[in-house]
Amino acid sequence: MQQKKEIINRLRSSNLRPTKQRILIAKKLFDRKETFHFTAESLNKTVNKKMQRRISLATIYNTVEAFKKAGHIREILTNSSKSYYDTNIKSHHHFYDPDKKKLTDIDYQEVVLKKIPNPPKGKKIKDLEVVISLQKK
Amino acid sequence: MQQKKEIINRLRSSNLRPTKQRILIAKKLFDRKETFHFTAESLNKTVNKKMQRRISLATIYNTVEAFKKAGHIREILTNSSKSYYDTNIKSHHHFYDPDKKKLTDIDYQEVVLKKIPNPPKGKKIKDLEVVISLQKK
DNA sequence: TACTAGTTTAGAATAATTATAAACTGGAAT
DNA sequence: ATTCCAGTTTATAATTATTCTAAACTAGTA
Repeated sequence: MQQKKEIINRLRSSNLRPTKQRILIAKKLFDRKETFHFTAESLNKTVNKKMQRRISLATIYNTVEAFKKAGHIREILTNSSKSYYDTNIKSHHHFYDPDKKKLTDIDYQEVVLKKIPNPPKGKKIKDLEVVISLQKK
Repeated sequence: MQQKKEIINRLRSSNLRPTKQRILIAKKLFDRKETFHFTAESLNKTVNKKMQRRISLATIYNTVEAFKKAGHIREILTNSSKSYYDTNIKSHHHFYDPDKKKLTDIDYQEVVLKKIPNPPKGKKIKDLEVVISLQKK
């Protein structure tokens, strides 16, 4: 179990004031073994399940955006209408099942690239993501 | 220049009645040398520029969906809030510039994969897409 | 020429997200 | 401790992208 102090430090170190709401959301997101895929909507449900005082949806959005900017989570490429996020910020890849709208991590070493193109002038590569879309056999 | 007949045949062969609107949209999309990236909104602008009779936005959406289902266009993975489409239906990859919200094709042979994972049971791979996100150097 | 299923259309409805502005709070200064 | 205020949260309104609805239209067959 991640200590509250660790979470507070993580927040402080990225210039995020450690409010009750942020600490609670950070716990839900980061205090787990497996990496976690979520949308604003699903996080809202998770966080507000059996809670006395609820965190507003606006705060969920604000916090997700703040955590994304700070690099604690990353947004995943899909062609769903919702934004999907991942607590695994290391470069890795996904299966996407459009039927179930489910993402699954692909272990980094499961994809090996032999050749990638040079970025256009004045630009560098920020991220490289492989998405393998699935369908029924 | 692609002949009107060709376009009509293409529509018919995918069970799409060749209406005035679909023919006009198909011309805009397919009667060009380079492949074309667009959103519903941008296509709407393109199609309705200096037109006497305009095509409604609903028809743009309907037609894009119909063309996508028929496999004449494909949807591109991004994390933009809009859906991006590509007239290049061959498997290929993209640079994405989040600043300009611009996609650029990457030639298929510019990306070489050495190893990809097996799909989960009961599923097969529908599509594999590499997106390289860019940032300023 | 008439008919009908498929299509188009304007506008309403919905879904996801962002903006607004008033109330609240963490933490520095007193 | 108390005051203070910038940063944060909140409910709600606004916006954006997309889908739905149902009436009017049309391609193509009879």
